Amino acid sequence: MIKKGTIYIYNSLTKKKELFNPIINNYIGMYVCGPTVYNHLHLGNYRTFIIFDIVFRYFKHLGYKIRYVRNITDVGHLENEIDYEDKIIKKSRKEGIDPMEIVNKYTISFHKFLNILNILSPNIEPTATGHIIEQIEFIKKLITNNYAYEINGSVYFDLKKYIKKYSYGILSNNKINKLLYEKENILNKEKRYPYDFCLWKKASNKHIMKWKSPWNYGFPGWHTECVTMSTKYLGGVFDIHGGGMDLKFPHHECELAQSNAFYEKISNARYWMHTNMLTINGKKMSKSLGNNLSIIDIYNDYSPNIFKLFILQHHYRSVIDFSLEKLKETKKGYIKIKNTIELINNFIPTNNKYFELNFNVYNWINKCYKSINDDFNTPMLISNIFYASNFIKLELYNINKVNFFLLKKYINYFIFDILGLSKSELTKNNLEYKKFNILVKKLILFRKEMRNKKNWIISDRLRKELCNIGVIINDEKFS
RNA sequence: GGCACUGUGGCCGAAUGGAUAAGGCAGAGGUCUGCAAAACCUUUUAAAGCGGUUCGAUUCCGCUCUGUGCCUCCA
Repeated sequence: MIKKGTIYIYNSLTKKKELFNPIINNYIGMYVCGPTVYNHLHLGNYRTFIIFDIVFRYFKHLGYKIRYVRNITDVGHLENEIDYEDKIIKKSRKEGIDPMEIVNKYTISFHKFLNILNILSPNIEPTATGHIIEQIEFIKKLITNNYAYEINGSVYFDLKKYIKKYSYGILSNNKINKLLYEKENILNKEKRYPYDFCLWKKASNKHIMKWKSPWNYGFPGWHTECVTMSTKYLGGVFDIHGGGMDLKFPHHECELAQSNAFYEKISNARYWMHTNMLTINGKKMSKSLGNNLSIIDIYNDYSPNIFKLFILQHHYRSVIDFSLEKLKETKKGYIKIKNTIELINNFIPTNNKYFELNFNVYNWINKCYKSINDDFNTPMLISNIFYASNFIKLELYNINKVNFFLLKKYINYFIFDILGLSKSELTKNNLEYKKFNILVKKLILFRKEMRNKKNWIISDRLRKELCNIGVIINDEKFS
């Protein structure tokens, strides 16, 4: 019998793996912090979106109705707290185009690579600039509830007031009085308390991206955007809130604080999930350090499936140190999986008899579900796939029809539906590829003729040329 | 300085209070072979250090050492 089992999720809020139960039976609301679109995303950024794609896919596979909201930050993400320069405006000045052109350009780039990576679209992808009114209303309520104050046209969150009733820092375990604050002296003097964070910032005359508000012409703060949009589409309390580990503090703490202050009760997500960082040479991949690689940088040698497999061979809560060497190793494993899938999907079973095999299909399926149920343990699931792969190569002929179709169905579920590898990349059935294939086949046929005539010079030359365009010929035995 | 996390074979990486510690890559031997490669078969190697709890710890606890992330901004 197939047992899909129950899901356990590591909850950053409680620091424990917990049995996952949605608030409303069979319905799930999930919010994931999306990118600030002021540049091309790098491999580390995509790691997070690959992981939450798996979460999304898995819930869908299990038959849940899930609403997945992933925002796009197109305003309000400040470069630093000193001169209040918006990342997008800075980039627009650098490229000499309008801020909204920047936003458009990098949003298109983001979507293009998500598509290349075979990442499903979320159900709602709200933008910050599309929700200015909601953010203003949100801030107004925070002021009414006495958790925010206006000063000189800007609005700040009153953290001192907040910590009288709620605890701040429960996600990160930080205590605000123990934080390092070297820049305290140069911080703006408007705030009542250095740790108060900006909800609405008054724009200077030169500032391009600004909107009318009850306080002044200005723009919303980054932390307010996410909490407004998650609330709007998922409600005050929802199931899962995700994002990169680097957002845990202060971004998510600030979201949580605003939500509690807004509803005047403990609210926002019940389960918080944080994906760990991708490092390169032991240092976090980041735009500011300049050590970032994009999909384009690896695309020629390593397909998106290989990159995904590489990411998923590590647990999402562990740091991954990226290198091309390791990607090369993954590529070899990927070829194994690819061969297995081709073998099983093209195999026609004839065996009706039952043989005693040391591979039980039901046990294997249950083990796969158990792996993914355990806090989305994709390395374990992949390990099980390799295990099945070894069996398939050796004993596919001995398996009876019933078990064969079961195995075929589920290995396809796990590889394509759940792990989200691209089927078309594995099977390559598009028209252009078919044409290319015909040409290659003709060349291979010609080479075979040359081999039959023992013309090793031409046949070896052909093998080399074909290899140069990525067609690897593995000769059969010469007879 | 505070907080969080990490240390498993040659490399990458899981699980686990007790019997053989997944899986991938690499290495070794073999099958096959015009050559090369691939594929396939077989196979070697592991728990930072010290102490504690326990009948028993890689797993739990403490300390030391190591590395990383966060405390401007970052998925």
